Amino acid sequence: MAVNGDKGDYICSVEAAVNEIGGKWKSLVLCSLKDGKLRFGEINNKLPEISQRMLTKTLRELEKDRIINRKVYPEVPPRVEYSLTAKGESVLPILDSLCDWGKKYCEYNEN
Amino acid sequence: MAVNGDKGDYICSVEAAVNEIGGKWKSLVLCSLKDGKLRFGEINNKLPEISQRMLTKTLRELEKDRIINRKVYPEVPPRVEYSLTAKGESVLPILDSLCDWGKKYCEYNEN
DNA sequence: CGGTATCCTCTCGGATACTG
DNA sequence: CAGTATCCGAGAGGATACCG
Repeated sequence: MAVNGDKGDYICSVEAAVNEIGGKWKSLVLCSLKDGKLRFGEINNKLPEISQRMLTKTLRELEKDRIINRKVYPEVPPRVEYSLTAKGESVLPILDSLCDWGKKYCEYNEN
Repeated sequence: MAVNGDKGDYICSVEAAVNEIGGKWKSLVLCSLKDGKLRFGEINNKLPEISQRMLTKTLRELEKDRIINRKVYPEVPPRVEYSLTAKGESVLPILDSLCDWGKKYCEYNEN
């Protein structure tokens, strides 16, 4: 989509990956699910800065791309659990690399 | 910044990394520089879809975070060369992983 | 509890024109 | 050549209220 020619495939694949797991919240939501399934509210607790609206939207997009599973339990009050699919598990090494890189090269302490 | 407690460092580091190399264009610009220094126009040729405005902005941000170097030659017409710093080189393995992941899991061919 | 719906603001990002 | 400047629309994303 972005470019043709010799190095095009490389760039296109990176672009495709960024489309699916890039953006402000997707990687963080995936991080929060790395240790197992979580309920909507539990994800929100791990990511207090995300709004309900954006969390819903992010989860829907990840679900659409089959990176996470959404399981609804027909109970009252309702219970919904999110978990990584195999595809989702496969991004964890990339998130680990990002974490290591961030720790080593970024200053993100209070300014 | 995002969260406190046990897993907070992990998420914060990922967040910091995404802030520096995330977004629509940064990873693609870094990809284009992976084989060595390029001029402004050469990067634009490799990424025909990026506008001059966004390329300039992206390059400035990467420069600010010391991920790329900007070298200006005092010539007419002007010549400016961009290259990866050591920090920038250190993200290439992550981009490789992203590329592999995208190739394996994403469909980005013409829909 | 796990969402929608609505409103609002702000940034992203494209298009175009201009410049040293 | 390598940008700036300006304008504009679309979407990101927050705040709040409401719902089954």
